Order: sequence, then structure tokens, then C-alpha cells
Amino acid sequence: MEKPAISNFIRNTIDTDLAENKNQGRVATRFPPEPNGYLHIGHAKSICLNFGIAQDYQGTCNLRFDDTNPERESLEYVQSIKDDIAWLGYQWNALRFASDYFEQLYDYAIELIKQGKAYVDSLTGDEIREYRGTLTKPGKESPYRDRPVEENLKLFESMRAGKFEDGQHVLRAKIDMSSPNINMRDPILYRIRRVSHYRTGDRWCIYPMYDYTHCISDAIEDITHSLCTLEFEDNRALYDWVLDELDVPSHPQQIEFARLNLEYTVMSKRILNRLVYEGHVSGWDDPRLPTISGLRRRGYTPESIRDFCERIGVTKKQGTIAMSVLENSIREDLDQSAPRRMAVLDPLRVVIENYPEGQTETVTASNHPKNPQMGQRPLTFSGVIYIERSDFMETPAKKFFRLAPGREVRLRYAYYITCTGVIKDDQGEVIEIRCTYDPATKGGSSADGRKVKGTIHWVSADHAANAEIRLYDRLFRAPSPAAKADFLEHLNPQSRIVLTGCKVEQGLVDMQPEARFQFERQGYFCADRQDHSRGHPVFNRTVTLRDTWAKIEKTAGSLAQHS
RNA sequence: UGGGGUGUAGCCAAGUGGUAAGGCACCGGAUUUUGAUUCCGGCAUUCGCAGGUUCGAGUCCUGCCACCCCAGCCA
Repeated sequence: MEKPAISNFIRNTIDTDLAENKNQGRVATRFPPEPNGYLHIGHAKSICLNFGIAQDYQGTCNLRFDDTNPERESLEYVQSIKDDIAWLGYQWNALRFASDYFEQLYDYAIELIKQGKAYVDSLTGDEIREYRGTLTKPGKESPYRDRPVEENLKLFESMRAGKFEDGQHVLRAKIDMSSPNINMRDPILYRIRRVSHYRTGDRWCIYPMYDYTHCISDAIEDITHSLCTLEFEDNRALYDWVLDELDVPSHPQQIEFARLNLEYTVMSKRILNRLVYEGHVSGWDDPRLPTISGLRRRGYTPESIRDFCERIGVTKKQGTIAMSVLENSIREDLDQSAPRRMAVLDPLRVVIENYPEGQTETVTASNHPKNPQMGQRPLTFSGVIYIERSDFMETPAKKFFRLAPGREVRLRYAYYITCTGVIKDDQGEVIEIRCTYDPATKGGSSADGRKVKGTIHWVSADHAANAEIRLYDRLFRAPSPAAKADFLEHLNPQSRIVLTGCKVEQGLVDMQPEARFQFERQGYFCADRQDHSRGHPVFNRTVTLRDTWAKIEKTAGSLAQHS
């Protein structure tokens, strides 16, 4: 089946531009993060958009770090961002830094001053805010607005030379203090900030603002379509103003789209930072986080994230995507690609009474039921095995068709067994069950055509390895935690459950970190990228399988409550 | 009381004057040695609301309503 072409308003715009031979038929985009945090799934949307368009239109996409505010930026973030983009499967055309353009940016500022389009303002921060007016009241002009060009030039040079204190002066564009668009009320272009920059060190003590830097950087790089999120819509007038006033190489078109919101999680850098630095999660790559590195550690594939970004579309309408869409993307990928294994998360000991004491034998298990090319593996079967505790009910609920006293089920790839007894401890908890097996059902089918309703997974007690398995669930209980002032109160205390003493197939301990599997009837898991080792196997649950039984149970439960 | 945006099903989303794609979710039913997968079927007489133009409107016009963004020397 051929995939239908992606259609969205940005691609439509590009199609029109191409049809009109705008930009000589060239398409150039860029992904412009500020290196002050880790990338998350919302950035992935922008990455897939920008790099995807470049790919599909034989264009280019640059990676440019918008590093104009040295305060919170660092090389660590630059490196993580590069790693994440590469892992997602994209290659940037040119690698650029806004800080590479500081000298050019400065020259352009001089040009603006000479044209009388920019001036040095000496109002204090508070005064500037006052003078700006409000949403409904126009601002008023600074008394320094009409400084002569020569004085502005001298002052701006002195600003660069470090002759003033932080905040003493700023460079402002001279536009319109009564504009209904607040961004046009003489926006600040440069501020004095004696902070050492992770790339330019102490070479500069003045730094250009985003609005001034971004458009010029785009123009320098000959970007044709500058894609950004909706909150910059009002900044577009300023983007265009700067480029119109200056003799720059090109004038890219800014197009805004809605950022991604995902149910039950947060995308805000501010909140993500708090979660990490206050220790509510283990780090930027905590598998519960929507960061790229978190999703990676959780077991998501680059393909699944790209597929997700394609499914959600690109529009100007702000919406919130259901988690199920993300989960569906990874399930679809892993269902095809992940080898099957058996793992018992909550082991219940089963003794098969009629199995010859001390005997073992080999059964053959398929690595993928639909893909024989993935091969088979031998599994050791014996008279003492573990099954999942939830696969046994002493008094079975309605529609439960797994193991219960007197009932027969199939052990996957092995034998039919029938429960003959239950052993409990002093507290009355089931600690072992007794069964008999039917030797005529080896491999899992009976010669007499007798059917069983349930098939359960198992491991041989003496041939299984112990493993730690981490179960992850949504980080928050509230669908839109970011909207809550007390979002920390809505953290899901069950978002991470660590199971030790799980029993898994022996072969699993030798798997490389990040290897992915389906643990049959449980879900998709991956060997933890950081903590997994032969001596201490650790698996993360990426996502559960779809679970119709859980749905039935839930429905039955709520029915019982209502009756 | 200003300006900029957005409204198509429970959640996304296509649709560019010719009679509402697709995905997720949900509900059936078939197949199944994973209660998985797969398959088949169902799921908007209607596009925020009210008028208007037109043979014909989700698409054009007018008015209204709802929601989001903007008053950092952040990006």
C-alpha cells in the first residue's frame, strides 16, 4: 500500500510558492532550538516538520542553535540536542549558531542606527515597561528616542566596549509606541549582560534579542520558509520589519503552526526543569518524561515517533493529542519488529505432579508468530515452573478462562495442564499450585482435538533468570497537568513500579541495552539503556499490549458497583 | 476598551463552490497456541451559531458566540 501524501497548510503554501517559482524553486528550512534544555516530543513535531519538508521537496534543513541568551545555555544541551536529532534519523544540512552571527548582527545594528531606525535608550527597566503602555492603552515615547545618530553610535559602541553597567542602556528599534501590536512599540534589540557565553566566552557583554536575531539569521542562511509556533504570530510584523529595513541576503517567510500538547504529560520547559531538578524523576531521560531521551530509554523507536508526528498533522488549531495515538504508533512498530519472549512478572510456583521427577526437555518457541524469518528458540521445560499470578483464580470470575481449580489451560509451546490443588500460607495467600500435565499435548496441541480456552506463558523454575522489571504509566493523573497551578499534586504515584524477582527466559540476560521485545501477553519491553547488564538484567515496559480482558474486568467491576 | 489567531465526530485531521477522506478511541462479528495481531462491519443528513449570495456552501458575504496568544532587557 502506498502511503497517502501528507497534506497540511504549510505544504500547500510551499506547493503554491513552487508553482509560482518563488525562491527559484528552492526550499530551505531550519530547526532552531535554544540550547537551554532537552528536546521533547513537541520538538519532535517541529523536527519532523522541518526535516520532513526538506526531504520531500529536495530542500535543505539547517540545525541552528538560537543561543542569544547566555544565562541558561550550555554545551551539554547542544550535545544532547544533536544526539536526539541524529537518533530520530535526521541529518542537518549546515550546523549553525546564532552566536556565529554576533559580529554581523552588530554591523546590521549600526546600519539601523545610521538610518535613524534604532536608538540607545537609557530608561530603566521599570520605566521601559511603564512607557510601553498596556494592551489597550498606547505607549509613550522615551525622552531618549530622538538622540542624534552620532550620539547613538557612540553610545552603542561604548555598550559593546563594556563601559556601562548591566541594564544601564538598551538598543531599541524606532517603530511606533502607539502600535496596537505591542511587539512594535520600539522593541529592544540589544541588552547589556555581563554573562559569559558558552561559545563566545567574554568577548561580548551585549547580546542581541530573539526578534532581532532570528529573522537575520534566517536571512543569512537563505531560509525560504521559517516555521515556528503560534505564540510568535504577533512577532511576525517585527520579523518582517527588521528584514525590510536592512539590506539582507533574503527575506524568508515566517509561518506559524500549533505546538503539540499531549494528554497526561507536560511540554513546558519550566515544568520539565522542575521535575528534573527537584528530583520528581530520575533525570532528563527518565522513561516517564516526554523528552526524546526519555522516550528512547522507555523503548520508543525513532520510526514510531516519526510516525506519530505524521499522524497528528500540522495546523494552526491548538489541540491535545490522546496518549493512545502515541501508544498506537509504538505498538504498530514493535508488533512487527520485536521478537517475542516469555517473562513472568509476578511469579506463582506451579508443581506438575505427574511430570517425572528431575526430568527436563526442550520445547520450541517461535520468535514471531507471523514472521518465520525471525526464527525459533529452544526452551527448557520441567516439572516446576512459574506462571503469572494473575493467570490463576481460585474462584474464577465470569468470563475468566485461564487457570482455576479443575480447569485446563495450555502452557504456550509446551503442554496442557490441569489444576488439581492449591497450597496456601498461614495468611491464606496462595503460594503454590499443583497441576497435572497431559503428555500427549506436547507443543501445545492435543491429538484428540480437545480445545482449551486459555493459553498462558511460563518459565521453568530452574532455568529462568531473575530480572528487574520497571513498569511505567502516565506521569500525571490529570489530563492537562500544566493547566494546574499545583501540578505536582497531580503526579501519578504509580507512574513507576519496580518489580524485582521477575522470572525471565535465560537468554534475555545476554541482550544488549536498548534491545526490544514483546513479553508475550504482557507488552513491549526493552533492556534499560543505563542499568541493564548480564549480572543485573533490567527491563522497562514501553507499553502494554491492548488488553480486552482488563476492559471486561473493569466493566464488570463498575457494573457491580452500580448494582 | 486594543491587536493577533482558531472553531469539521469523544481526540486529531483532510477538504481550495459540486453533495463530509483517513487515523486514534469506541461498539459489534470472524480468525487466532498471545483475551495480542489480522480481517470484516458500525460510528458527522452535517462542518461554533444565525442570516445572506448561489441551481448548489464546510468552502463566498454579514453579524454573533466561544476559546487561545501578546504588556521579559526570555525564546
